[in-house]
Amino acid sequence: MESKGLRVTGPRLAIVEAAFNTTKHFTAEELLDMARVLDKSASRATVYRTLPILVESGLLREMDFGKNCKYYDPNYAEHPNHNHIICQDCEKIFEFDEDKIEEIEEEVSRKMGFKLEGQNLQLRGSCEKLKSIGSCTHKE
Amino acid sequence: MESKGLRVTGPRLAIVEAAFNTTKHFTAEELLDMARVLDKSASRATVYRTLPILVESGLLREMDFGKNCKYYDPNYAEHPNHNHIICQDCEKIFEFDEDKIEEIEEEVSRKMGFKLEGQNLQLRGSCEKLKSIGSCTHKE
DNA sequence: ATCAATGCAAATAATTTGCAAAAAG
DNA sequence: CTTTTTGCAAATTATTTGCATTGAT
Repeated sequence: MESKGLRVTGPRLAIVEAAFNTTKHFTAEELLDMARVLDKSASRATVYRTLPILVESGLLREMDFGKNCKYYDPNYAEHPNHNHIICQDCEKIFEFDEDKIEEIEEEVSRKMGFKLEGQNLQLRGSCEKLKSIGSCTHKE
Repeated sequence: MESKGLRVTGPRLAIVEAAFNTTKHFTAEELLDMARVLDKSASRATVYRTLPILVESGLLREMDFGKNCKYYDPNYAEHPNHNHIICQDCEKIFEFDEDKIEEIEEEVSRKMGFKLEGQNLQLRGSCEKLKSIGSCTHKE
């Protein structure tokens, strides 16, 4: 995996393992904390230097949720076309797959003279349960 | 429009007019330059203070295109549900409307216990013309 | 031994904020 | 006149980078 001319080092291993020990989205800072549990010496700089490697190799997806920092999604390799819906009541983010959307995306792209290479769909919703029973059951 | 307790000032007028003189997406810095054509005295701080007002009133949409700074889309009021496709060859961004996608989004949201409040779809495509005739006709 | 990878701290870039001065109502 | 808004410059936040040192091969 790292055998593309890249050396296997302690900090790198810790960062990669930390990234895939979770199924949740995380920030660079959160990844640093998780990696440091595995290797005390891992530094912020190495996290920031390792993240683009994982993104470019398709193992991690860089996500923008309108916050001031970037998030990383480790579920991309297993579900390459999953999308996100964000609860505007509890801020929790859920993933879903929907083939019909992809078909339409393909069709639209073709009509506009493109071959579809990637997609990113984010929905924002208000919680129906919050409205009916007074509490957002999505909230953990 | 600004009559929600907000004072109509020279810099504000310049910034708002600059924002809607264009149909292109722009950054805060670009808006500053455009606004300064109309009012020399407009400052960066006022641009950054005015942008959230326009976003919250639904006149402008804040967009993330994976760059380090935010972009603003002035076409949102006319086409509230438009989506974007980005040419990965020339980086140009195109807008499109597609009702079928919205229907599916509504359906997915409902199934997951949400009322759809907003959506953001970005496609990335490679240019077919570039492949067939050797130049990307999308490029201006 | 060699050269890539590291940690640190300083640099950068976008955005935000404190504050005294200016302008709107 | 009172209160909001302003421009400026300093502060903040996430991220990147230079460099001497460490560690993998």
